[in-house]
Amino acid sequence: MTLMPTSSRVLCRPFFERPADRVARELLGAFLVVRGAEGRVRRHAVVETEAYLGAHDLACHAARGMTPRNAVMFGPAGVWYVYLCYGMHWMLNVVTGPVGTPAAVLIRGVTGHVGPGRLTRGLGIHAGHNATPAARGSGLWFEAGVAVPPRKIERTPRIGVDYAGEWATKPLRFVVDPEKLPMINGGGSQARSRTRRTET
DNA sequence: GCAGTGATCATA
DNA sequence: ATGATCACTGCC
Repeated sequence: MTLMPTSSRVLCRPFFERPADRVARELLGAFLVVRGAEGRVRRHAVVETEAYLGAHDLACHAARGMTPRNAVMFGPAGVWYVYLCYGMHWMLNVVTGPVGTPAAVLIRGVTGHVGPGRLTRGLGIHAGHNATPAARGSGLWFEAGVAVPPRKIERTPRIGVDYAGEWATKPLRFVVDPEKLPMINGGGSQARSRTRRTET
Protein backbone atom coordinates (compact mmCIF):
# COMPACT_ATOMS: atom_id res chain seq x y z
CA MET A 1 0.00 0.00 0.00
CA THR A 2 1.41 3.36 -0.97
CA LEU A 3 0.58 6.51 0.87
CA MET A 4 2.18 8.81 -1.66
CA PRO A 5 1.30 7.29 -5.02
CA THR A 6 1.51 10.50 -7.00
CA SER A 7 4.66 12.08 -5.58
CA SER A 8 6.47 11.73 -8.88
CA ARG A 9 4.02 14.08 -10.54
CA VAL A 10 4.62 16.99 -8.17
CA LEU A 11 6.71 19.66 -9.88
CA CYS A 12 9.68 20.46 -7.68
CA ARG A 13 12.62 22.79 -7.49
CA PRO A 14 14.63 21.74 -10.59
CA PHE A 15 11.60 22.46 -12.77
CA PHE A 16 11.47 26.05 -11.50
CA GLU A 17 15.23 26.58 -11.43
CA ARG A 18 15.22 27.68 -15.08
CA PRO A 19 14.52 30.91 -16.99
CA ALA A 20 11.09 32.31 -16.18
CA ASP A 21 9.87 32.39 -19.78
CA ARG A 22 10.65 28.69 -20.15
CA VAL A 23 8.85 27.86 -16.89
CA ALA A 24 5.90 30.06 -17.83
CA ARG A 25 5.46 28.21 -21.11
CA GLU A 26 5.81 24.75 -19.60
CA LEU A 27 3.38 25.47 -16.77
CA LEU A 28 0.56 25.67 -19.32
CA GLY A 29 -1.33 22.40 -19.06
CA ALA A 30 0.11 21.60 -15.64
CA PHE A 31 -2.23 21.37 -12.65
CA LEU A 32 -2.40 23.93 -9.90
CA VAL A 33 -3.44 21.87 -6.89
CA VAL A 34 -4.98 23.33 -3.74
CA ARG A 35 -5.95 21.56 -0.55
CA GLY A 36 -8.92 23.16 1.18
CA ALA A 37 -9.55 23.46 4.88
CA GLU A 38 -11.41 20.15 4.96
CA GLY A 39 -8.52 18.38 3.29
CA ARG A 40 -10.31 18.29 -0.02
CA VAL A 41 -7.94 18.55 -2.99
CA ARG A 42 -8.86 20.35 -6.20
CA ARG A 43 -6.88 20.39 -9.45
CA HIS A 44 -7.08 23.13 -12.06
CA ALA A 45 -5.16 23.19 -15.33
CA VAL A 46 -3.05 26.31 -15.87
CA VAL A 47 -4.14 28.22 -18.97
CA GLU A 48 -2.45 31.64 -18.66
CA THR A 49 0.94 32.76 -17.29
CA GLU A 50 3.36 35.66 -17.50
CA ALA A 51 7.15 35.62 -17.10
CA TYR A 52 9.06 38.29 -15.14
CA LEU A 53 12.67 37.78 -16.02
CA GLY A 54 14.72 39.52 -13.35
CA ALA A 55 16.26 42.82 -12.26
CA HIS A 56 16.89 43.90 -15.85
CA ASP A 57 13.19 43.45 -16.73
CA LEU A 58 11.63 46.87 -16.11
CA ALA A 59 8.19 45.31 -15.56
CA CYS A 60 9.55 43.08 -12.78
CA HIS A 61 9.04 44.12 -9.16
CA ALA A 62 12.77 43.59 -8.63
CA ALA A 63 13.75 46.13 -11.30
CA ARG A 64 14.42 48.75 -8.61
CA GLY A 65 16.19 46.50 -6.17
CA MET A 66 15.25 44.35 -3.22
CA THR A 67 12.49 45.50 -0.89
CA PRO A 68 10.72 43.69 1.94
CA ARG A 69 7.89 42.79 -0.42
CA ASN A 70 9.90 41.33 -3.31
CA ALA A 71 12.72 39.74 -1.28
CA VAL A 72 11.30 36.26 -1.84
CA MET A 73 11.97 36.64 -5.57
CA PHE A 74 15.70 36.73 -4.83
CA GLY A 75 15.56 33.39 -3.03
CA PRO A 76 15.31 29.80 -4.19
CA ALA A 77 13.03 28.74 -7.03
CA GLY A 78 9.76 26.93 -6.42
CA VAL A 79 8.61 29.29 -3.66
CA TRP A 80 5.35 31.25 -3.79
CA TYR A 81 5.45 35.03 -4.14
CA VAL A 82 2.01 36.38 -3.22
CA TYR A 83 1.27 40.08 -2.91
CA LEU A 84 -1.75 42.38 -2.75
CA CYS A 85 -2.51 44.48 -5.81
CA TYR A 86 -4.78 47.55 -5.85
CA GLY A 87 -5.64 46.88 -2.23
CA MET A 88 -7.99 44.06 -3.22
CA HIS A 89 -6.47 41.31 -5.31
CA TRP A 90 -3.89 38.72 -4.35
CA MET A 91 -1.43 37.90 -7.14
CA LEU A 92 0.05 34.39 -7.25
CA ASN A 93 3.60 33.95 -8.55
CA VAL A 94 6.16 31.20 -8.32
CA VAL A 95 9.85 32.12 -8.04
CA THR A 96 12.09 30.83 -10.84
CA GLY A 97 15.78 30.69 -11.70
CA PRO A 98 18.88 30.38 -9.54
CA VAL A 99 19.22 32.03 -6.13
CA GLY A 100 20.04 35.69 -6.59
CA THR A 101 18.04 36.03 -9.82
CA PRO A 102 14.79 37.80 -8.90
CA ALA A 103 12.53 36.18 -11.48
CA ALA A 104 9.04 34.71 -11.22
CA VAL A 105 6.01 33.50 -13.15
CA LEU A 106 2.61 35.09 -12.53
CA ILE A 107 -0.21 32.54 -12.66
CA ARG A 108 -2.96 34.49 -14.41
CA GLY A 109 -5.53 31.82 -15.11
CA VAL A 110 -6.59 28.22 -14.59
CA THR A 111 -9.60 26.39 -15.96
CA GLY A 112 -12.70 27.91 -14.38
CA HIS A 113 -10.82 30.87 -12.87
CA VAL A 114 -9.45 33.25 -15.49
CA GLY A 115 -7.76 36.44 -14.29
CA PRO A 116 -5.05 36.68 -11.63
CA GLY A 117 -7.31 38.24 -8.99
CA ARG A 118 -10.23 35.95 -9.72
CA LEU A 119 -7.96 32.93 -9.56
CA THR A 120 -6.72 33.67 -6.05
CA ARG A 121 -10.22 34.59 -4.84
CA GLY A 122 -11.70 31.41 -6.32
CA LEU A 123 -9.03 29.13 -4.89
CA GLY A 124 -8.64 30.85 -1.53
CA ILE A 125 -5.03 31.96 -2.06
CA HIS A 126 -3.79 34.80 0.15
CA ALA A 127 -0.80 36.26 2.03
CA GLY A 128 -0.46 33.11 4.10
CA HIS A 129 0.96 31.34 1.06
CA ASN A 130 3.67 33.94 0.50
CA ALA A 131 7.25 32.65 0.92
CA THR A 132 6.08 29.06 1.35
CA PRO A 133 7.37 26.40 -1.05
CA ALA A 134 5.17 25.11 -3.86
CA ALA A 135 4.82 21.74 -2.17
CA ARG A 136 2.17 19.61 -0.48
CA GLY A 137 3.05 20.95 2.95
CA SER A 138 1.94 24.43 1.88
CA GLY A 139 -1.43 23.17 0.66
CA LEU A 140 -0.66 24.61 -2.77
CA TRP A 141 1.52 22.99 -5.42
CA PHE A 142 1.83 22.02 -9.08
CA GLU A 143 1.51 18.61 -10.68
CA ALA A 144 2.52 17.61 -14.19
CA GLY A 145 -0.35 17.69 -16.67
CA VAL A 146 -0.46 17.43 -20.42
CA ALA A 147 2.33 18.89 -22.51
CA VAL A 148 0.93 21.68 -24.66
CA PRO A 149 2.66 21.89 -28.06
CA PRO A 150 4.10 25.34 -28.82
CA ARG A 151 1.75 25.59 -31.80
CA LYS A 152 -1.24 25.80 -29.47
CA ILE A 153 0.27 28.50 -27.28
CA GLU A 154 -0.50 32.14 -27.91
CA ARG A 155 2.16 34.66 -26.87
CA THR A 156 1.29 38.31 -26.21
CA PRO A 157 2.72 41.27 -24.31
CA ARG A 158 2.11 41.22 -20.57
CA ILE A 159 -0.99 42.89 -19.13
CA GLY A 160 -0.86 46.10 -17.11
CA VAL A 161 2.83 46.90 -17.50
CA ASP A 162 2.65 49.83 -19.92
CA TYR A 163 5.03 51.76 -17.67
CA ALA A 164 7.88 49.35 -18.50
CA GLY A 165 9.17 50.93 -21.72
CA GLU A 166 10.37 48.42 -24.29
CA TRP A 167 9.78 45.63 -21.79
CA ALA A 168 6.05 46.33 -21.99
CA THR A 169 5.89 44.92 -25.50
CA LYS A 170 7.94 41.76 -25.14
CA PRO A 171 5.81 38.63 -25.70
CA LEU A 172 6.10 37.18 -22.20
CA ARG A 173 2.44 36.26 -21.65
CA PHE A 174 1.49 32.68 -22.50
CA VAL A 175 -2.08 31.54 -23.11
CA VAL A 176 -3.66 28.27 -24.16
CA ASP A 177 -7.30 27.87 -25.15
CA PRO A 178 -8.90 25.51 -22.57
CA GLU A 179 -10.73 23.78 -25.41
CA LYS A 180 -7.36 22.62 -26.63
CA LEU A 181 -6.91 20.67 -23.40
CA PRO A 182 -9.64 18.02 -23.94
CA MET A 183 -8.05 15.50 -21.60
CA ILE A 184 -8.27 18.02 -18.80
CA ASN A 185 -11.75 19.36 -19.40
CA GLY A 186 -13.48 16.04 -18.95
CA GLY A 187 -13.49 15.05 -22.59
CA GLY A 188 -13.97 18.47 -24.10
CA SER A 189 -17.69 18.45 -23.39
CA GLN A 190 -17.70 22.16 -22.74
CA ALA A 191 -20.22 24.01 -24.85
CA ARG A 192 -18.82 26.07 -27.65
CA SER A 193 -19.02 29.75 -26.99
CA ARG A 194 -18.25 32.48 -29.42
CA THR A 195 -17.57 36.02 -28.40
CA ARG A 196 -17.53 38.80 -30.90
CA ARG A 197 -14.84 41.36 -30.42
CA THR A 198 -15.16 44.65 -32.19
CA GLU A 199 -12.38 46.57 -30.49
CA THR A 200 -9.10 47.15 -32.21
C1' DG B 1 -15.08 54.57 -19.58
C1' DC B 2 -13.52 54.76 -14.49
C1' DA B 3 -13.92 54.15 -9.18
C1' DG B 4 -12.71 51.16 -5.44
C1' DT B 5 -9.18 49.69 -2.28
C1' DG B 6 -5.07 49.57 0.95
C1' DA B 7 -0.22 47.84 1.25
C1' DT B 8 4.08 49.43 -0.33
C1' DC B 9 7.80 52.48 -1.18
C1' DA B 10 10.25 56.90 -2.06
C1' DT B 11 10.62 61.24 -0.14
C1' DA B 12 11.00 64.34 3.77
C1' DA C 1 4.30 61.48 8.12
C1' DT C 2 2.62 61.97 3.37
C1' DG C 3 1.47 60.98 -1.31
C1' DA C 4 1.99 58.36 -5.71
C1' DT C 5 1.78 54.01 -7.43
C1' DC C 6 0.00 50.02 -8.62
C1' DA C 7 1.57 42.59 -12.61
C1' DC C 8 -6.94 44.20 -11.21
C1' DT C 9 -11.94 43.84 -11.31
C1' DG C 10 -16.65 45.12 -11.85
C1' DC C 11 -19.87 48.25 -12.95
C1' DC C 12 -21.04 52.67 -15.69
